[in-house]
Amino acid sequence: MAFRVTAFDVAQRAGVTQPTVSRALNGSPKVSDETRAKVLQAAQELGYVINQNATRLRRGETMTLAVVLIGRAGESATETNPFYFSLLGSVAAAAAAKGYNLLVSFQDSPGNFFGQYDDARQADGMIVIGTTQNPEAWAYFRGLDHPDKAWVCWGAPDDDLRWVRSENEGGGRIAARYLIERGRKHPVFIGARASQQRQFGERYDGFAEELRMAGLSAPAIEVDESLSREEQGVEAVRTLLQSGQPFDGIFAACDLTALGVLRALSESGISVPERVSVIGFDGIRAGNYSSPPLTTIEPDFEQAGDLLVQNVLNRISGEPLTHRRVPVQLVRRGS
Amino acid sequence: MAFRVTAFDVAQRAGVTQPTVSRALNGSPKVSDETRAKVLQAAQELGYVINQNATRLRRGETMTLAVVLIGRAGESATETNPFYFSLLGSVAAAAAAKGYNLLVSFQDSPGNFFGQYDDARQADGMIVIGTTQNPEAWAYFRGLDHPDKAWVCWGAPDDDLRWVRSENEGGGRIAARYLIERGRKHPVFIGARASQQRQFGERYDGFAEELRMAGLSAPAIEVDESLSREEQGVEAVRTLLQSGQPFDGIFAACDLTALGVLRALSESGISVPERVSVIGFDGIRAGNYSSPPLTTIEPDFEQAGDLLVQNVLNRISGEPLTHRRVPVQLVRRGS
DNA sequence: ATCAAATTTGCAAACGATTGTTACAAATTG
DNA sequence: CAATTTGTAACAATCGTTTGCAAATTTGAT
Repeated sequence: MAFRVTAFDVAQRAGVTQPTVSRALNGSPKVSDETRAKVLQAAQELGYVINQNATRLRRGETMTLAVVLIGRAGESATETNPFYFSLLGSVAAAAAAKGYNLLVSFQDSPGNFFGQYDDARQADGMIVIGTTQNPEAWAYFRGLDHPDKAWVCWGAPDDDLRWVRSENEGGGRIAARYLIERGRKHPVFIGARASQQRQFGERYDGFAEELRMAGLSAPAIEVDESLSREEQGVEAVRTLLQSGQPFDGIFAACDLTALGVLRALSESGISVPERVSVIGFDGIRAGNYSSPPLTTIEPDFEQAGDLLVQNVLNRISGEPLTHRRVPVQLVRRGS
Repeated sequence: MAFRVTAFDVAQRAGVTQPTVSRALNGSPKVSDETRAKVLQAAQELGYVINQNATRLRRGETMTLAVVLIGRAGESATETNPFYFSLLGSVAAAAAAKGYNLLVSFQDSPGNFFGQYDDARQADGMIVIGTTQNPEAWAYFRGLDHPDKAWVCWGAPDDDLRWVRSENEGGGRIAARYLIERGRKHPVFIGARASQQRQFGERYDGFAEELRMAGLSAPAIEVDESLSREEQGVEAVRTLLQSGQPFDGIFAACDLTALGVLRALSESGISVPERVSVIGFDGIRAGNYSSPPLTTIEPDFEQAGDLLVQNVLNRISGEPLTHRRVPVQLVRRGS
C-alpha cells in the first residue's frame, strides 16, 4: 500500500493544526485567507486526498445513492430489459450532477437491501428499479414505509409505494391518436394490463379513453406474465390470429413486446405498417434496428433520472416528494 | 435520523465488551461458543447492523470496486452501446459473488478517476470499461501504471494497458468459417480495423487468416470513426455498392455496425441472408429483433465479468493477472 | 493441590476526519 | 487607556469499528 498523506501531515507542513486543515479545505469562514493559502499549498505539495470513509463515519452521511435493479426471477443481469439500463444511465448522470456516488446492485429477490446499504451506512438513500412484477419483491418495500427510510422506486406495481413513473396515461392517448391518425379502425392493446404491472394498466386506460372518444372500442389481449416480454408479443399475435378478431393496429405495453409482435407479424406474412400499424412504449435502442423500425412512446430519460434522484434526496432531507411523472413523447419510426 | 444501534449497545446487552462483539460477529476463533451465542442473540434482538464506514476506516479497505464507463465524447449514458451494459451486468454479478460492492460512474473524459475513487478510499480497485477509442482518454491510464494502482480495463486500444478482452482472433476465424460454410466467395470486413480500436483489428486478423487458408481474400472497408457505430455500417454498405466491388458476405466489427449494415442492405433491396450473409460481433440483445435476426459472435458475458473482477482483485493483492481472454461462441440466427 | 499452557476476554489505542468550546490576540468602543 | 467585541486557531471529544497486548480464567498434567 502506498504511503498515505493525511490531513495531519498537511497540517504539519503548513504549521497549523489538523482541524484547521479541515476547515480550510472545507471552506469554513473562520479561517484567514493567509492560513487557507498555506494549507492549500501544503496539500497540493503533498498530494493530499481526503479519506472519504473518515468523513462519512464522522458525518454519518455517505453522499452515495444505492440503485438496486430487481430482475425478473432467474433472469441474469445481461437479460435485463434494456430500458432499465437507459434508466440506470440517466440516474447515474443525475446523481453525478448532484455530487452523489452510485452503488449499483442487481438482485432477483428483495433480500435485506436496507440492511446492506442503508442501515450499514453505505448509502444515504436507495433507488429501486423494478423490472419485475413479482408481488413478493415489492412486499418487502411495502413493509418498509418508515419515515426515516429514504427510497423511491420505478416500476412499482402499486400506488402505495414511493414511485416515479412515466406519464403512462398520456402516452396511451398518444398511441391511440397515432393509430387513429393512420386510419386504423380496429386497434388492439397487447400487454399484462390486469397484472401487477401498474404502469401497463395506466397505458391501457389512456389508450382506451382516447379511442372511446373517437368512437372506437379498445380490446386488449391479456398475456401470460411468465413468458418473456418478447414472447408475450409473439403469443398475443398468435392468439389474435386464431380468434379471427379483426385488427389493423397494435399498441404494445412495452417495446420488447412490440418487437415480439413485429416478428410474429412478419412470420405470419402480415406487413407492417401497410396492413397493421404497431406502436410500442419505452424507447429502447433495439427499436431503431427492427424491421420496420419501431414507432414508440419514449419517456424523457433525462427527466426520469432527475426525478428519481431528486425525490430520493427529498426523502433524505425530509421534504415531500416532488413531481413524479416523467413526460413522454411520440417517436415516429417505421411501424 | 433513526436511533442507531452500535456494537457497544450489543455489548451492553450481552454483558461483554464491545471488542468482543466485534470478534464474535467476525467469526474470530478466540471467542467461546457460549459468548458468541449471547452476542448473536443480543445483536438480533437489537437489530444491530454494522456501520461499514467505521470498518472501512479502520481496515483501510472498502470491499468496493469502481466501474467507470468511458463513453464516446458527447454521448449520453442512454446512448451507450448496449454491449457495455451487458458487461456491466456481468461485472456486477461477479463482484457480488466475491462480496464486493460496485460503484459506477459514466464519464466522457478521463478526469481524475483515481483521486475520486481510489485515492479517496472509496474503492479498492477500478474497472474501466472503455466504449471510446479516444486516445486521450486512455493516455490517462497509460500514465497510471503505478504498481499500487489496481485497475483493469475492457476495450483498451493498446496492448500496454491492463486489459481483458474477447478472443477476438478466434471470433474472427469463426465468422470466416460461417461465411465459407454458407458458400460465400466474396466476404468483406466492415469496421475501424486500423483505428485505435485494438479489438477490431484482432477480429479482422483472425477473419483474414482463416479466409486466406481457404484461398479467399479479405477486403476491408474502413469507416469514419466519428460516425456512430450504426452509421458506420450504413456508410460502409454505401461505399461498397458505389465501388461496384462484388460481395456476398459481411463480417461487421460489432453488432451495432452489423445492424446498420442490415438496414442499409434492406433499404437497397438486397435480401439477407439470400444474397448476402451478415455476421456481427458482441451478442447484443437488439440483434434478436432485427430483420432478419442477426447472426453474431457472442463473448461469454459471465466469464467476461469474472475475469475483469478476478484480475482487478489480483492487482489489489499484488498477484499477477490471470487469463485475460474471454471465449466467444457463434450464435446462429437468421442473417 | 500446584503450576504451566491454553483459552477467553478486557483494555486501550488506533483509523482520519469534523465540530463545539475555549483561549488568545487584535481591533473596536467609550 | 480600560473594557468589550471580534477574528482566528488550538484543544479535545467524537464517529463505530478493529486489533495488539495484557490480564484473567479455565484446562490439564503432574
